Amino acid sequence: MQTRRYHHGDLRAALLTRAERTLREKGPGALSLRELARDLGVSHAAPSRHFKDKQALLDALALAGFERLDEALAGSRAAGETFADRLGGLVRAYVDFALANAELLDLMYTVKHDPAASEELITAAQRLGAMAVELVAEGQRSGEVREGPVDDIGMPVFTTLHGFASFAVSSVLSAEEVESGLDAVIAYMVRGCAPS
Amino acid sequence: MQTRRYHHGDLRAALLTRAERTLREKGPGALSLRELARDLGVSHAAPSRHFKDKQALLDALALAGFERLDEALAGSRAAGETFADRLGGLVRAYVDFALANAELLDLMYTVKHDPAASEELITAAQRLGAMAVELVAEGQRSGEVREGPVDDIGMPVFTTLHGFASFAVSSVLSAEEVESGLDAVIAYMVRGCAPS
DNA sequence: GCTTCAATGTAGGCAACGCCAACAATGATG
DNA sequence: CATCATTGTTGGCGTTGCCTACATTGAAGC
Repeated sequence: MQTRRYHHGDLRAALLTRAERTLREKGPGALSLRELARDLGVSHAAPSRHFKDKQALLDALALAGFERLDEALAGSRAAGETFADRLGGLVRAYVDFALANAELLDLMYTVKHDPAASEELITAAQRLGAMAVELVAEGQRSGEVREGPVDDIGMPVFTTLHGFASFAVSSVLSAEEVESGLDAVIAYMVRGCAPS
Repeated sequence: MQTRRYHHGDLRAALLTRAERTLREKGPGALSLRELARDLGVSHAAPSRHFKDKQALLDALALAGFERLDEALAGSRAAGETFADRLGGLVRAYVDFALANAELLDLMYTVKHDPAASEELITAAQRLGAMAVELVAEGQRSGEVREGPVDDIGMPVFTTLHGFASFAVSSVLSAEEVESGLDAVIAYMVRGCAPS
């Protein structure tokens, strides 16, 4: 039985996967590089070969979160006929991701990242914002959204989207309030976009 | 010279003050109970008389943050003639607080609080939300805001408010984008509230 | 096929931390 | 003035993040 090779194979990916699981199950405070190493059956210093820092691992985790969220939102965007439907789909996808990955979303938007990694993370977040902006631009072309600088509408829309998800994650809104408030938020967003 | 008494006087408050300063200056990761104690010239176990946990101190810090934000928002609410003006004032006050207390705001809405303290914190956050709702209710009475369940309008408004501040804090929006985007966000919020 | 060498994992150690238990000083209450 | 809960101190334990020195591996060049 070859239970353990000297080289793990893909320790970096294994660390990220396991870290996300620990994050989800035991919270961000319980994340320890040494415990991660123990769980994966490697020595306590092995993780340092792949992440120079604990913070570097957190940054990588956050970045992976943005990529997953990006996919989830891109997938949702195709569906829907009207602008309102498509916007609704976007909101639901974002909120679903938030509820399913609360601690991760918290990590993604947290303030304490390395300045170096921060740049990447900010870019990733802005890519999300760009999706909202593009949706708004489509709406403008089809006449369902008022004229004007697209950022002046897209940015507030993205802002509302994120704020709602953030409240859902931090329990400011209960699960029922999230469910029942979704339609109100979407309606409000549509009004904020509508032509006068 | 009576440089040091055995009893500090108000160690609890001193810990909170100093902790907030450290949070602001060196980030949340640098917050250590032992260092706090050293800074205040007190033994490393003294803080435990006032906060059973490191988390308990963080919770208290967050709660104090909500109280300060509450005051700031309440103070801003008087000013302004029209609904749009008053809403604008609220948004600016929230954003100003966010920019001046980025790490603290992050802490306030973070997910990892004690369930016990969480309840208090959630209540505090909802008190903020109630202010937005009340503003909307006033707007309804004066006819500047559309009819309908006040929560269906107030909650989205508060959501946008928080989302914008959150983006400002996490650098998704640069300082310039925040400044230049403020008016667009306010205009969008007003449209979302306006009667049809 | 051997050597070389960068990549990857290991072993040990250090200082700092959070937390705990046992003890000491203080000041309010009787 | 005695009592005693409150508040602070001392010392210690286990864990952590990080560092340095060393070991194993697999791939590249001869």
